[in-house]
Amino acid sequence: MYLELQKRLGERIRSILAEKYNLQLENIPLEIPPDLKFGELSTPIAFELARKLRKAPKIIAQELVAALTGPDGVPGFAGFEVAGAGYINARLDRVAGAHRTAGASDVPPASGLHVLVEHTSINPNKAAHVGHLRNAILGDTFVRMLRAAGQKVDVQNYIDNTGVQVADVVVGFQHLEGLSLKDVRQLLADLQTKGQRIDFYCWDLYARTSQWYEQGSEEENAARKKLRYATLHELERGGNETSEVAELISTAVLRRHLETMLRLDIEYDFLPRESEILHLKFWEAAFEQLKKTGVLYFENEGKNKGCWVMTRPGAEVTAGDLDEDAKVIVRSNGTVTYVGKDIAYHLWKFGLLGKDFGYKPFFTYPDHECWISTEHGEEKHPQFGGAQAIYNVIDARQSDPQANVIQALRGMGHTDQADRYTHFSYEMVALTPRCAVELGYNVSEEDLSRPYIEVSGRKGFGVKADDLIDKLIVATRAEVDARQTGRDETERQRIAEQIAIGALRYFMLKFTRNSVIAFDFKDALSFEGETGPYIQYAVVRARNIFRKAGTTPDAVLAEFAKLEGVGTYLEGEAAEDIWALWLRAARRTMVLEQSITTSEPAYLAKHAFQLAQEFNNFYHRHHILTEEDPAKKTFLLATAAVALQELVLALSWLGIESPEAM
RNA sequence: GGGCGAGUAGCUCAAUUGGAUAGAGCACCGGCCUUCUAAGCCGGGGGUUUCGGGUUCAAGCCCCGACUCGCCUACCA
Repeated sequence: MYLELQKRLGERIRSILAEKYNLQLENIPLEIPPDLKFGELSTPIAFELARKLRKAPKIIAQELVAALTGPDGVPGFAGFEVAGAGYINARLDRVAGAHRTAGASDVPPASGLHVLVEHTSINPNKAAHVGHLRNAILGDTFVRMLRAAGQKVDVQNYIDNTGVQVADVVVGFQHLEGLSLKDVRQLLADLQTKGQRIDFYCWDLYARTSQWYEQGSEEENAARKKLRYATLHELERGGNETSEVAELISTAVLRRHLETMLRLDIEYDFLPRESEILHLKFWEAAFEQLKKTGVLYFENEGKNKGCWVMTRPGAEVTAGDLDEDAKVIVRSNGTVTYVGKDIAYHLWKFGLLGKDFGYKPFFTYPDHECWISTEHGEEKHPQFGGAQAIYNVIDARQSDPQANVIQALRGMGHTDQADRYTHFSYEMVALTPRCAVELGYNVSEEDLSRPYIEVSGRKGFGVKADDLIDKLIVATRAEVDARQTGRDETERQRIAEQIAIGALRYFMLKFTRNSVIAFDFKDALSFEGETGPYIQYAVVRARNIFRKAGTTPDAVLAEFAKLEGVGTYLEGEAAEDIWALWLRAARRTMVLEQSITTSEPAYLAKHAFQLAQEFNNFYHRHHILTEEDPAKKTFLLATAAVALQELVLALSWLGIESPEAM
């Protein structure tokens, strides 16, 4: 409702400005005033025009208000006034607004583009940790938001199965543990029967291997490093025992990652793997294009002599001068860097490479299949790639390489694609020193004085995702057991899981993207105040009202549509808090649009929380079931119905379920 | 050295991207369960938005300078 009225008012002011002052303005700033006493929408446009029109803001505002209040006014608005030194405040027709909010919803703002979102992308050599959770939850929430806005979205999870990280655990299996391919296969089967997690196993082995590289004498360490790179090259080449071990391990760990994410209701459509990017020669195709377009050039001198390099974004280089700072894409030994492979992959994403993956089914969800890349795939498969817009959910530390890929696309003349390439960047999740100590890690004196400590998979330092989820469920289960004595075991467990996931997802979403999360169990395990459970609790309370009243939100809203004299409940001093709740609910599409254009799910999370807050306030102030005036009771029920609807919807966009009870 | 981000209440974070009286949660103090569930509600204290200049009708936000912190910046991947 709000968004529609905002657009309508903007249009109207624009046309008045064109007519009256012959001014063409792109955007009319319209905002929601800090207090309802200033109306429901306002604009400071008069201040902006004061200089241009050489008139006092107040005069301009008065003229605009006169034009707006004209013979027919503006549909949906009750009036306009000048306030302060020149604000124009608009007041809504509350009755019409309420009916609009209770009835049909706004048309979501879809761009109609085919969008590809990539998130999670955990190296398949260890368990997922809290940092990966932030990535996946941000990405999944953004996908839900895009889909809610009517967008067609493919979800990808990129798997670097031939990188040095996987090589390191393979070194661990083969050389630290002395396991053969057969042994590894047996180990996987044993873990399976014992119900143990292979990703947890690898977590420790990876940390041990990383240490091992530095533990020996100088000669030993050199030999170990050599072993590391020999292993890496075997992986890249493929078709040998070492690469088979890697394939086994990385696939098993990947499955575990998908299972972990499924606990949070996070699903994927396609898993492109680096092994196919290598074996299907994506890079070779990209290399030709990069040379042809002059994005890459061969360096004949300086420290990068013998390499194919690329000018960095924003670098000012005069032609012919030596650019020592250039980014190396192909090393002097002929091997390609990670950025090079990434450029090839992104050309594929936009359908510009002229090559495609093979596809085979990999993981089955209740309502769809997740596919994985392979060299020779199935004949019949869905289409991936060839997107018009992409979002890469990758932490802020990778903004440099991401900028390089965009720069390459731009340099190749794919400017539209470069413009629709969004690095959905976010800050890392770190641990508070207290949390690190709590987990039993050795924390240096220096680290103890810092506000947070970066997690490190290499050191095995961090909080594993499954451990955190387990811990959350234990905590919520204790609460549910105490409160829901009448419910059976399975039901209580189900509710506990819903609340635990709600707490976790909200926790990861309530921070804006560029704030570092200093993780602490105390905060993450909190279910009070600004948390997911707080919002879920508001939903449960609203549902209880309808259950006890023996009616449904839909029935109430149908009755409300016919109700006369709604104005008496919406106008006046006493009605302000109720009207504020209706207005908050009416902001849904506005918030969705804002969250999408800014790539900031935190806005939506905040919105859901504020809505819950206002509902709780309303809940305490107005006792519905004991209301004696039937018309007022219908109105109050309708208020609860609207709040309930909006809360459930907003939560679903955040990937948070609304429990039946808690 | 260069690039990016950050510095706001005791703590953790917001602030509709330049708008009206800088807001939430936690913590602390005080009230409210015979009511539609207290995972809740109400009230209270707590701020020179790191510092110094500038731009303008208007600055937490933009510009300049200083200070502090984090990340990135290899022919490793």
